[in-house]
Amino acid sequence: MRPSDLPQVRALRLFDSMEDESFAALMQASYLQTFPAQLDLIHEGEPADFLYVVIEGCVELYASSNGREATMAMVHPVGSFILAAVLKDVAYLMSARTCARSKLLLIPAQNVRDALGSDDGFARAIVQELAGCYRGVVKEYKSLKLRTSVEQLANRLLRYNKERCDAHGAFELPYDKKTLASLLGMTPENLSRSFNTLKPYGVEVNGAQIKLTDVKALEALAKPHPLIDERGN
Amino acid sequence: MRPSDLPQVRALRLFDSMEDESFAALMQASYLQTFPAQLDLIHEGEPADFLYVVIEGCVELYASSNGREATMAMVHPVGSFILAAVLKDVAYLMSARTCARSKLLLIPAQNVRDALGSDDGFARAIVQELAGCYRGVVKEYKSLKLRTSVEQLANRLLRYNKERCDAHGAFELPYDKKTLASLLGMTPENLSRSFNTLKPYGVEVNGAQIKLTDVKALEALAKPHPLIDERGN
DNA sequence: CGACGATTTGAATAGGATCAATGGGAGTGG
DNA sequence: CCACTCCCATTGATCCTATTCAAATCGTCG
Repeated sequence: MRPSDLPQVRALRLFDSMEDESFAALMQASYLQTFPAQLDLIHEGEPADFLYVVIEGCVELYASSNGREATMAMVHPVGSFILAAVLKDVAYLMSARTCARSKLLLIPAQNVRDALGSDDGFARAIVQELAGCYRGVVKEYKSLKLRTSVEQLANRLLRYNKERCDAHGAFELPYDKKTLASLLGMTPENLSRSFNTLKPYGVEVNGAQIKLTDVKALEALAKPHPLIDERGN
Repeated sequence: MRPSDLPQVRALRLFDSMEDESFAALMQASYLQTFPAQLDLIHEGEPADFLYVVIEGCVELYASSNGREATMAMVHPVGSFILAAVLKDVAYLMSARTCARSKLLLIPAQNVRDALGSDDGFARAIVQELAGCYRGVVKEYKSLKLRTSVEQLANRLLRYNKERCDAHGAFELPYDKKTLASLLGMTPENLSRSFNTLKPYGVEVNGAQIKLTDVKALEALAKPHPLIDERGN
């Protein structure tokens, strides 16, 4: 990787408490590479050769079984994926593809494990990252088990509205509706119908542009819960 | 806790690579305690005061939202729960209750975090445990998203059959059917119907006693997948 | 302009949930 | 030892949600 890329990587939470020496060793073995959209990166069942870090762009994690496919998560900058498989030196549980042109950092798995053993600051950061990933999945799992499709969509819209709301009080869906549907555990047709169901609650849809004109009403329906919907912690 | 309990705790994977000194410090602050069945241990949203380790018995992790409740996981000896919340020093995402008389080890959260920083062997064990928990949830999440109720039940029965099959080629359900239903993401009524659906595939049910008389046929229906159904790794 | 993919809409179906009622032990008290 | 009770499990009937299949529409890109 190019020396000019180092500072931005160094600043990532995963690496900022690392010792200079071990960071240098890790980076010397790594690749910072830009991939086009819709490129398959890894496939479930393969041995975990690299730890991936999304620097720019977006990566979709998905899983398949028996002819069906489901989106498991979307990874944005700055997030890692398949950390657990790398640490345990076992096969990936999920597949990954880029959903946009993306700059990714690929760190050889063995080097990650070496650094984990030799650098306490890195070990602590790994633990925090892993614990964060774990809690993220638990939240998704809770949401899927405890909510109907419409409730899931409503809560997701409220979340995006908080995170992305622009000057006009509107926001743009971060993924196409097909992907969003899969992420929420429903079919595209059903997502479309769910949007219609939410129209009386002040959800205005124009393509990917969404405007919430009655957040109170939508919240009354969605009943957002901090232990499911709040990111971080 | 009693000195006589120490060896069995020391033998747990989570502690066996720990230094004597830090293990002693951790245990000196901990409690090994037996709880009756059906006792509420923790509730989601509470701050993470203790790390729990199940030594004997069984603990149900569940979550609630908006009047609904769902079983998230069952923890058996020797497994920990709510490790991530302890490490991040944030609120529990799940509630826990004993489902049988259970012997639990309670380790104060602050001591766990201290030991994590001061004992490399413990840090490595924590990382492995956490990574294992993470992959466990991902598998459950995959199963829920990719399979119908009947398929989930079929795969679960195949798993129990491998793990618990006795001399007569039968096994006993590890939990009552109500709990099993919630764990599989369905209602008790639906579980009952799913068992009926599986009768033509050689699933004989007598109360909690299950006998699989045609594993091939059941596997053909269930299509078990190592990246979902195999425990460990 | 034409083609393709994404989205929406409609109709029919299937899968699961809910409500209600019945059977079946396990435990309790007589 | 036997009734009684309670809770779990099963069954039936109905309702609701979501999936599937089909077709129309929209928008974008050559």
